[in-house]
Amino acid sequence: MTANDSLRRRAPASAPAKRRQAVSLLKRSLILDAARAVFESEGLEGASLRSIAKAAGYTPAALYFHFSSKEAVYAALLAESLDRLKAATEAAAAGHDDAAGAFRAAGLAFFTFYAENPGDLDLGFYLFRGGMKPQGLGRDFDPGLNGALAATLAPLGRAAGQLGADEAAGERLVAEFFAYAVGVLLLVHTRRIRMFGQDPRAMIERHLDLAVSGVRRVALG
Amino acid sequence: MTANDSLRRRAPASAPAKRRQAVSLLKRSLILDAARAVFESEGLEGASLRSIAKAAGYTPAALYFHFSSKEAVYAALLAESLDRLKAATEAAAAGHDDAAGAFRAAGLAFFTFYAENPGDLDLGFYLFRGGMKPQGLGRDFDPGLNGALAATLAPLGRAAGQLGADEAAGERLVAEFFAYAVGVLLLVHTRRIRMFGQDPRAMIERHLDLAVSGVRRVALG
Amino acid sequence: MTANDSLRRRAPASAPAKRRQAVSLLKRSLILDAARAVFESEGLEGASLRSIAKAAGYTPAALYFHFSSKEAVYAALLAESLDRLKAATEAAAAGHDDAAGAFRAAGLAFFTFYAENPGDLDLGFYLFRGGMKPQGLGRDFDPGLNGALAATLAPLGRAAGQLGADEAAGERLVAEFFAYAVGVLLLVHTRRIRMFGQDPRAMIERHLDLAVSGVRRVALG
Amino acid sequence: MTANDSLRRRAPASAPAKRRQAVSLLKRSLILDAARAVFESEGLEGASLRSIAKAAGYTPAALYFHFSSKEAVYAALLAESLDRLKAATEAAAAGHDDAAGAFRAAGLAFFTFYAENPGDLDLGFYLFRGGMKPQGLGRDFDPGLNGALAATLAPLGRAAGQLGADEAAGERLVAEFFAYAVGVLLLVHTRRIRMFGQDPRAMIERHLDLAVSGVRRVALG
DNA sequence: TATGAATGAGTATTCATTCAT
DNA sequence: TATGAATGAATACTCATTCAT
Repeated sequence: MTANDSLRRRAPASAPAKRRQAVSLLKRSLILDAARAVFESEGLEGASLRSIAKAAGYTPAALYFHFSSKEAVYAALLAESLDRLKAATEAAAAGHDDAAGAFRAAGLAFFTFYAENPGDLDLGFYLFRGGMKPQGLGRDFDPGLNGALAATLAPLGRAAGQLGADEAAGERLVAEFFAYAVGVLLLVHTRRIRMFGQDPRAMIERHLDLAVSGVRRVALG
Repeated sequence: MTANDSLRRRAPASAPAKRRQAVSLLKRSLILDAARAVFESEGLEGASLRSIAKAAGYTPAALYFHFSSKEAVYAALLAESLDRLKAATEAAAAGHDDAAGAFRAAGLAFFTFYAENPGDLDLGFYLFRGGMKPQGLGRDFDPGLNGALAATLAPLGRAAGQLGADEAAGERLVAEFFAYAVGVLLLVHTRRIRMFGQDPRAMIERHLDLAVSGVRRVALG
Repeated sequence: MTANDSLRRRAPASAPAKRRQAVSLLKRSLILDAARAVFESEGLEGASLRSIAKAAGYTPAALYFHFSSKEAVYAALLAESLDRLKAATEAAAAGHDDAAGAFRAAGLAFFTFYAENPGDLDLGFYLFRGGMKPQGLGRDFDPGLNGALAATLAPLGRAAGQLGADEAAGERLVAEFFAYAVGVLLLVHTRRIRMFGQDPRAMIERHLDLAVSGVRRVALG
Repeated sequence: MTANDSLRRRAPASAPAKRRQAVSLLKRSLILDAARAVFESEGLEGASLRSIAKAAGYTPAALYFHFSSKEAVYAALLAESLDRLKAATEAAAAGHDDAAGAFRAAGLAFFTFYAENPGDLDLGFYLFRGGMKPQGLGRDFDPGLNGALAATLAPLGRAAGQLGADEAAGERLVAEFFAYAVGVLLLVHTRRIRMFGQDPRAMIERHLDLAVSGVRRVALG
């Protein structure tokens, strides 16, 4: 495990060491960019280590200096994707004073992120299922990914609380939204949405509205 | 393309021809049985043509007399899976006089079918996305599969109509249920449901109840 | 395990089936010839599946129809080598009426076989040690190989018996000869024999003479 | 070739140069210690440059400052192993006043050394055959290793002389012992000794006894 | 002296598919 | 209808070695 799989904070580093680390980090992220591109264009199956390496201008072997395995590349990709998603939902929620607005904005941001970045959706599906077998990367990355996913939805949970939902109700609301959003995104992604003649964004908005008014009804008694 | 991919109706056949066709059909279905077993036990990744062939007691090459490709086997499997699912939702709906009961029962049957047969879920996800790239088998099988999927949900649509929903509202209700059910099933299948501490069946039932009462509220004005 | 790893005797075969089996056997042996050639010229390390396949005029994948793994090729090679060796020692012993002559002739034949076929020696060393770690092929082939090796030395044991050695003494004599012969062959093979300025064949003959006279002394009391 | 493959004696060195050389020597020996450990625990196959480097707390690249190649590491290891072996046989012989005792003790020490340090045996086999192809490291290391090996057996030769053997007989005795010991060790190492139901140490002792009494018989006329 | 990054060649094995028989 | 043999492309990963820094 000589690869940079996790970004290590070490003792205070000398200047050239710092520079080297910065370069290393940059290369890592260039590789991840290439991987994302391959993922987007070739899909899951085509995203082999070889093709990622080639896209990044590397020999396959060279990737192993930056990531300890193919799965590690995927995991890093997903982690970074979830970071961006979290930033998106947080930013959306932060733009609203009222809890209802924040809830709706965060939910919509979640949906929009994946609707506009289908590669990230693919990636998430892949890693969160591990080839559809219920495992997800052999438990090493799993807890971290779960946490990152949860962080992504945190703004929704907070807004639910501000709307008056208790802990349990808040969790349920978030779970409901997540399941629904995932389902709609799947429909969009596979173009099955056509079968039903629905506008996915409207579906999501409607769900969010109902959720907000549901909470209010309960909260007001 | 000598394979029986679709069951061709030809001009009136002689008796021995009929017998031969019947035998052929039987073999096809035996292969599909084997494939289903492999799918259930090995998952998507393990379900190679080789392993299906072995499970069916055939050489890989032999399968090409019955199906034109590996994907064709999958497609046949999915078609048959959707048939069983349709039977399940229809039967569930048929057990209820009232539209609300029928709606709920059909929805629950849909969910239960996939919850209890994760192999079928895998298969559906795989084929309805074609490796997550939006194609689904190169358009050959697609329309048929779409139709079969729709048939699966038809009882829900009919019940919605009986509940007073107009055509558009009915379609929307079905789409909403489908998206939600798919999302919940994905959560269950990937064990992410744990993250949220929810009972998936309760989630589905709650959704169905809300849908029914929503329609009623609108229908009653 | 669809490969012909062991030569199966089945129910009486039809004529074309027989022909096919014969062809298959021939191809197997051609592959083994190629493997032996590679072994001889490239040594242990160079005898990869790829190079064997290339030498045999095959794709690597094609070999898997004839042998289930690289190790299986090696094992077949060794088995066949031991067969030839056994034939050699048996023939040598059969050429002598007297037990002493048979003992010496069989021992010398053993030595000569390996002295003249260093590739077989390599192979034996490789497989009987499994990369020098004490295993030898994961126990699957091991018992069979042990038996084949023992068969190779059987003429020596029989002759020892005729010379008057009891069971235990006979076994010891065979073990001593085998160890010594292996040691001398190793010296020859690695050219270390030069260090000692000895003629290997004379070393072996001397050992055999001493063994015979030793048995006699004991037997005569 | 900047590496310290052989310990070069140069023109009289300055004090700091001496210090540097001492440090270098120490590092070399630390690396060899690590290599020996890897060899013992992982065997030949596992003893890659990478794993040796890791065990020594170095990058693979760093080893090239101390050794010019992987084979050079092996060679150094073997040289040092032979030194230890020589010390063992010399010490054993030194413990006996009588030639017969010295001969037996040295021989037994030789056997015991390898029986108890299978890693050293592995190494010896590997380097003395160069992948079983008759070369042994491309002649660079060879003469030195031959000498070191001979030194290892020198106590036996001296004792043979004291027993009355002439030069030629002494050499023959040593060669015979060496071959036999190597053979027995190979049997032990590969666990083939089981096939013959013999105790290896007893085999060696018997051989030594016979050798001693053989010399005496001849010497006494 | 040491590192991190990189290479190029190599490993055994699997895959869906084709084709002569 | 079925087989056995074959292909060519692919898979992730390891190796000893080199080189700029």
